[in-house]
Parts: sequence; C-alpha cells; structure tokens
Amino acid sequence: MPETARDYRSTLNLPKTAFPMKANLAQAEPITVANWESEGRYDSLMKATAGAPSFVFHDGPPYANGAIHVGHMLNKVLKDFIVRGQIAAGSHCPYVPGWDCHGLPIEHKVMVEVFKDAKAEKLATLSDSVRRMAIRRECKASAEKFMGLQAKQMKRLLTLADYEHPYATMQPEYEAGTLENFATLVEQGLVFRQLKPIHWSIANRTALAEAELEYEDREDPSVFVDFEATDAAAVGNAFGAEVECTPSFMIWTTTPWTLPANLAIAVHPRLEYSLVHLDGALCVVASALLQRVVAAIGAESVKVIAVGPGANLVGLKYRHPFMDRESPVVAAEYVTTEDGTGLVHTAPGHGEDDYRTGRANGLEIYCPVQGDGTFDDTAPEWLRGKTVWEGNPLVIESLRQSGHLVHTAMFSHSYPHDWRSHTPVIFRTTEQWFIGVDRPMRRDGRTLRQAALESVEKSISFVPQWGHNRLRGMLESRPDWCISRQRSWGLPIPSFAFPDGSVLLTPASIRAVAVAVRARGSDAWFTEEPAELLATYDASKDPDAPEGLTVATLTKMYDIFDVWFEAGSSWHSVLRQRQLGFPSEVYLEGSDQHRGWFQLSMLPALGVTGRAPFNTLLTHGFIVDKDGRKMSKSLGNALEVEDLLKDFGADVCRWWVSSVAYDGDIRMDKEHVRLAGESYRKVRNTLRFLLSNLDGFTPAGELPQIQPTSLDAWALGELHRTGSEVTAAFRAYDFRAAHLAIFNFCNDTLSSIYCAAAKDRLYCDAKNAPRRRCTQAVMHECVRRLCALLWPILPHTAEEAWRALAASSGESATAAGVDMAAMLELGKSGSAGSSPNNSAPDARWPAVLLTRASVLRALESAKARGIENPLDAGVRIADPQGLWQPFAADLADLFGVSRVELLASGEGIEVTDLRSEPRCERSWRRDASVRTRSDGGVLSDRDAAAVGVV
RNA sequence: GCGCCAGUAGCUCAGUUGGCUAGAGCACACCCCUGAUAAGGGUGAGGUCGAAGGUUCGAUUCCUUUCUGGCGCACCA
Repeated sequence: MPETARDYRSTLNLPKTAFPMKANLAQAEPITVANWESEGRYDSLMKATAGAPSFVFHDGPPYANGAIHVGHMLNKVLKDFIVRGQIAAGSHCPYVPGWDCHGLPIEHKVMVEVFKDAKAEKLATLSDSVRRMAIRRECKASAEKFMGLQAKQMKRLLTLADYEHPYATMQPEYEAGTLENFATLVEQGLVFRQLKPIHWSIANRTALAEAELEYEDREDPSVFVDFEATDAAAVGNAFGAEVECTPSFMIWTTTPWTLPANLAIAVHPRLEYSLVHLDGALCVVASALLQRVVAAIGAESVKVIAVGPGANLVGLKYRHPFMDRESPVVAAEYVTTEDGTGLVHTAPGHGEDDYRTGRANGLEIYCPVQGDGTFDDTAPEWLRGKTVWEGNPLVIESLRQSGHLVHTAMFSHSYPHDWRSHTPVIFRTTEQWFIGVDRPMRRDGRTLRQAALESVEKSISFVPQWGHNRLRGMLESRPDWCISRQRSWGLPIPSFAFPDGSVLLTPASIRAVAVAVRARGSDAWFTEEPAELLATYDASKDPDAPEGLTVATLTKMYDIFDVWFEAGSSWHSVLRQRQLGFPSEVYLEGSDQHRGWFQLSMLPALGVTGRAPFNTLLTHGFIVDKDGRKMSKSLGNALEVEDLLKDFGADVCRWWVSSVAYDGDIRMDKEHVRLAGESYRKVRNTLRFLLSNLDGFTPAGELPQIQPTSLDAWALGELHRTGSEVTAAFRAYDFRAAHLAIFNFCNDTLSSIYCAAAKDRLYCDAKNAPRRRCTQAVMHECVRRLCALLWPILPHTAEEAWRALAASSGESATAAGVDMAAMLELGKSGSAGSSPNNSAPDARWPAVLLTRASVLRALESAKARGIENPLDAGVRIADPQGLWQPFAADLADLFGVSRVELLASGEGIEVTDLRSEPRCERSWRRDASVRTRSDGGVLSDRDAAAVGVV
C-alpha cells in the first residue's frame, strides 16, 4: 500500500452542467420576455393548441390608472396559472387582457394635474362641448399611458396573454358593444329615468362624486322649528292623553333653506317620545333629547304630559309653516338621539336618506332648487330667484314672524365642499338613468333580481364556497342601478331631448348611435350633430319613436355611463364580439368584485342573454401586511411590485403566489417572498443536480425495464403520483396543493432520498454501466416531467431547465427557444396520470422508507460511539421473513451507509462500526470487497472494474 | 351600525361527517459531508388550536357572546 492515497477523482463521472445555481432572475427574465415577444410565443401557443377543446377564460379589466400594485400581481399571476395550466393540460385557452379606461379617477387626476392654474381658467371659458373634448383628449392620453405601463409590468410578471390585441373600454368597437347591450336592456323594459339626489356644486354647475368632495368645517344656522299638528286630538290619542291646545312636532335642522322642500317628519318607531309643555307651548320631542332641547332653547318651564313610542306617531299629520300643504309623520330606522330633537326634518329632494324615506312612503321627490342654486317658481314668492345661501336668513325670518321658530344658533360642523372651488355643495335631486332590478323583462316577465338570484342558486359554482352567500346577500339588498354620471370622460348615454323636454332613447335609436360610435368612437357624440349620429336611424321604422319625430329638432344630452356598466359589458364587447366563446368558464377577481364586476357583469348579461356570463366565480382575498393590516401608502406598509421583481424576480414572486391560500386575507412581507425564494432555490438546485448528472446522456426513446423493488422504480412511481396530484390540483384551482406536491417531490423524494442514494452509482459506476444508465433515464424523465409541471408556475425557470436538458444530450441545443410542442405533449400525457410501460413500484416501498427512518435514527445515536460518518457504518437488519431481501441491492445507498446485511434471525436494527475496515479510495465506501489492486490503489470490486484494474 | 370571511408552533399553512400523545415545510439549535459547495444530508426543540361561556362521555372541529383584522354596504338630519 502506497504512502499517499491515489487520486481517483478524474476517473469519476462528476456532475457537470451549464445550468447555473444562481438564477439571476432579475437580469435573465427580461431577456426571456423579450424572446417570447420577438418569437410570438403567445401566437405560436395558440396555433399549437388550435384544434384542442377550448377553455373560455375572461380577464376582468383593471383600472388604467397608476402602476400595478401587489394586488394586481396576485390577480394576474393567479390568472396566468389558469391560462398556462390549461395550455399545459392540452386545452386551447385564448386570453385577452383588458383595461377599464373611462371614469372619474382618471378625469379627476387630469383635472388636478393637467388643468391647473391658467389652464383651468382657460378651460372654463370654453363652450361645453369644446371643453368636454379638451378634457377627453387628456384623459385618453392618460389611460393609454397607463395601459402601456401596466401591460409592460404584467409582461414582466411572465404572464401569457394577447398583449398585441388587448381590449379597452374606450375602444370604438368595445363602446359599440356596450351600447348594443344597453339597447337590448332598453328593449327588455329595464331602463328608466327618475329623480335622485346627488352632490351638486353650484359654482361648477355639476354633479360631484364622493372623490371630488372635501369636508371642511363650516358654520351654519341651526334652527329648532315647530310644525303644528293638524289634528290635536289624534296627537292626544297617540299619547293616550287629553290635549287642550294644538301640539307641535319640533324639528331641528342645519339647512333651513331645505325647509321649503319639507314633505315629512321622520321618527324612530322604537324610540320614546314625550308630549311636553315647554314654556306654555305643547310639543313633541324625543324623551332622550328633552333635557338637551330644553337647555338649547332655554326653556324655563318644562312639564311632561305623556310619553309613547315613535310608532304611535307615525301617520299623524302636520301643517307646513309657510307652504300650503299638510305632510305626514313617517318612520325611519336611521333616526338617532345624537343631535336635534329626535324628529327629523325630511326633504326627499335634498338628501339621500330623505330620498329613500320619501320613496318608501310614496312622497313626491320635490326639489325647488335649480342648477344655479336659486329657488324656482314653486317656492314661496319671497324665495324665488334667491340662492339657497340667501334663503337661509329669509327662511329663518319667515319662521320667526309666523311664530314657528323656537330657537336658532350658529352650528359648526364638517360639511362637504367642492374640491375645486372650495364652495359648499348641496344635495339636489336631478334626473338620472336607472336599470331597474325589480322590473319584469319583456322576455319572460322575470326581474333581474329574480334571474340573478336564480343563477346564484342553481347555475353558478363558487370557489371558495362562501362567495355564494356573499353574492346572494348583495343581490337581495341591492337598489336599482343608477347608470348615469354627469362627467366628460366616458361613454355617452345616447339620449336626445325634444324641444318640449321629453327624451328619445329607443332600442333603434341607440343601435343607430352604436353604428356611428363603432366607426368613429364615442368622441363622435361630442363633435357631431344629431343628424350625423342618427344617420342610420329611420324613425318611421322605429315602433318606439314618438309620432312625427324630426331629427332636426333633437338636441344631445350629455350624461355618460357609470364605468361599471362598460366593464360589465365585456362579456359581449370582448367574448362575443371576438368570438372567443360565451359564457366564460371562470371569472377570477378579488372579493370586492362581488359588489363590482361580478355582479355588474351578471346583471347586463342576464338582461341581454338571460344567463350569467360565467359558470364559476373564483375569488381571492386582499393582500395585507405581516400583521394582517391593510396595505397602503400612507401607512408605509405597502410593497412595490417593482422592488419585488428587482430583489427576487418574477418566478420567485410567482412561486410565492402559488404557495398562499388565496381565499381570505393574504399576509405578505418581503420576508415571506424571501422564504419563497429559498424554497425556489431548493427546487432549482434539485433540477440542477439532475441535469448535472445527465451530461452527455441521450435517452433511448423509452425507459428501460425497471425492477419494481429498485430505487428507480420507487422514484418513478413518486414522479407519476406527483404528476397526478399537480394536475388534479390545477383542475381544482388549488395551486397551493400543486406547489406543495412539487416542492415535496423535489425536497424529499429527490433531494433527500433519491439523489442522495444515487450519487454513488452516478459518480462511481462505469459510465455505461446499466445500473447508472437506468438511473439516468429515470432522472431524465424526472426533469422532463418537472419542467412540464413547473411551467405554469415558473415559466422562466422551467424553460431554462428544458433548454439545459436538450443541451445535455446534444439535441437541438442550438434552438433558441424551447420545444414547446414536446412540452405540451408531455403535459397532456401527464394529465392522464399515465404510468409508462414500466411496472409500478413494489407495494412494500412505504415500509422500506419507514425502515430507512429507523436506520437514520439509529445512525444518529451511533454518533455517540464515534461513528460520525455514515460511510463508516454498516447496518444489520433482522429479516427472518426475507421481506427486505428483494430490496437488498439498493439498501446501502438508501441508508447512505457502506454496507447492509440482512440477518435470517434476531430482531431490530444494529449499526456496526466499520472504521477498522479498509476504505475504497475511489468511492470512500468500506465495502467488504475493498483490497489493494494491481495499480497499488485500494479499491472495491466495483471501482476496480470501473477503473480497469484487477 | 349591517352583511360575508379569517384568527392552529417565530412564519406560511394541513387538520376528512366532533374521538387515539394536534401535523407538514421554512426559520431555529446541534451534528455530519466537503465529489450538488454562496450547495447537500441527519437529529431535535417548539403549540393551554384568539378569549369566555355552553352542548357532549369527549370540541381545534357544533352553538352563543366577545376581541382582533379584512372585504363590501350604510350613516353623521
């Protein structure tokens, strides 16, 4: 035996691969994206799957405003799992990304950022339609800019979609589709015009949305007013008391100018009210507020006559203090005892609550205030032509003179103001367009609400299940849908006004405008005359047109659609118009869309087609921070997608997405993504190890025959089981289960067990030894299948590995791309859960692995005896029944020890100390065959043969 | 205020129709390997299942209340 051990390193088959350990995703992925784009990857995949059954999947449009945030990332990546999962499973799954482009947030932003200072002043001087077009041009530019930005970011997330032909709600053909839907809804009798109170800016003569309001403190005169009952005795009866004079209902308000429009007093039915003498006057006040009222008005003598519930007051009548009318006391649940008297002045034309109360009680929706803030001719003479702010003191003075004013004082409160002019806004009723949810449809007499509830119950499936209750609850309680907005940036509601103020909006007239819009876009509404817009309209053939209609007398009206109506028409404007199939198999959005896109797509579709536009509603929760709190810029806990991509890469972000339980809130933190990165590296390194042992290996078509009791059979069996699990998980949209199955396969089956056990034969067997070749064949199969399974989740990494695999066997190593067709084929065969022409692994394998666990524990405790390296150990297992005998060939590798002996008698596991036995200089094993060879080296039989010595 | 949902080891999650000492992975500790090496392997510690009541022989699992958080809706006359 020589002094120094021979170096047999060069005689080994050591791992070798170009597949790097470090993924370098942040740099590599943009190149992948560019390659996909230049080679037309989306189109070629569509072509490759052209004949396959279609899976209809429709994208909900994000709002084209700002960069994408982590919520978009979650949503788009989940959608991509579906798209790629379907393609990998052999379906044809076209996917058109879309954007919601119209609406207030963009207009608001343009008004703030573009039309400021001098530009804003100049804008104000323009005529209405010129001004609208100026705003619309800027809005369109903004929407286009953000569509471009978001598309770029979405591509960077490695999502697969028809980015060459996206849809946008502002595209002419999309707009035309929306109008066609609207025409059908009108035809079905669902559209009507009605008064509704809205925030109104007098300064700008426009309706304002919540986003355009700023709440500022303001002082207003508050007044306590007595409304005299018309029937004293009835009031007495309500309280079960005798009354000797006319009682009054005392109300309180901070907007005296709304008193002309008072049409009711609201009381809470279960609140207690008092009939009380206050300084001689008999009035009704909520008992809980009596002390405060007394203090406020400074009453000196207080005498409670009787008390009773508000319910008893309902139906009583009172006389308006200065208008010639009698109005009722009504019940309302929202009445509180926080301020005032517990009797609420109700003007249905001047408040949201009041409006609802008015409608519920059949009151007129009366609004004597005009757009310029002045009273109209229906107001008392002394108010006509005065503004509401001039009206306040006039009303108070009138009340004082007629003796109805009990008390007045200035009251400071937070009040909504116009964000631009900083002037206070008022509530004012205006005519708005509605889609009625309780109106019978011409088609079958059902209402939208009935139809919607029926599909929720019968034909839609929900993932997760609770979406069912949520959507049903919302449908049960939703009011009619107000679809009109008084803005510029949107699709006009194509209604025309006759000189007498009546309105033309018939299915035929809408369809005629749709033709114009399809050709020239919705700008046409602002730039063309009614005659041009209605060029294809023939009133004589329109059964709904009024007699003797002359287009020349019509004027355009300028309401636009609620953007939700546009987004809610996408199933028609995209799926049906582009012939992609209808309905969509799934809609996948955040849980906020039960109120939004889910519901507002469903209603038009039910009205137009009679069915919902989707079969399954898949919802995900919201991303919250690591403490479960909402992410927001102001809290400073928001994560930026750009940062995540830069720090971790898209594949790691996608790997993280696939790992979360997406129903319910999703906690997210950089640390979580970093952890996902760790587990990604595990998968990557496993692939790398496999690839590095396939250098120069060319698979021989089919796998070799494999013994069921061999390690290879077990690994192959696990591979197939994993494949079936992953495919089933994708079918159930349970990406997390797929993620876990893949990870466990890589981490346990391969890295911890199979690869560790296979090292010896891979490195030390002769290059062409059948045992080594067999294991390589199985590993080759593992890489192929893993690539196919990983592709929907980690498209970049899967393709990178696929390329490396091709390179290892020298085949198509020059091809820039991946042989997608082969990968897709593989996905298809995998989905069938096939096991190739090899026999299944032996049924005793689970037991063998349990034994392995026991052996490992025994080896651990043997460390105390100084046997620290498993290759210094041998294992004796009692096997009287000969159970382990068939596995004998692989047991030593499986346990990582030098030698395993099966004993015909005895019991248990014994670890033997082999440190005194010679160690093979090549394989480092203390195999029983190790001895000095002809070259002077100390080798085992196998190694001697591999090196070619005896 | 109303509706829906969630609350299990430091973190991400499993826990079938209530039933054996509540399970994984990561992180952590200790050890091995140095021929997957800015890798790989082994062993181990760690939880009164948000809280309080109740039903039951028995509850993480069913009921009630409550706390915390999320989404949606309403409200401030």
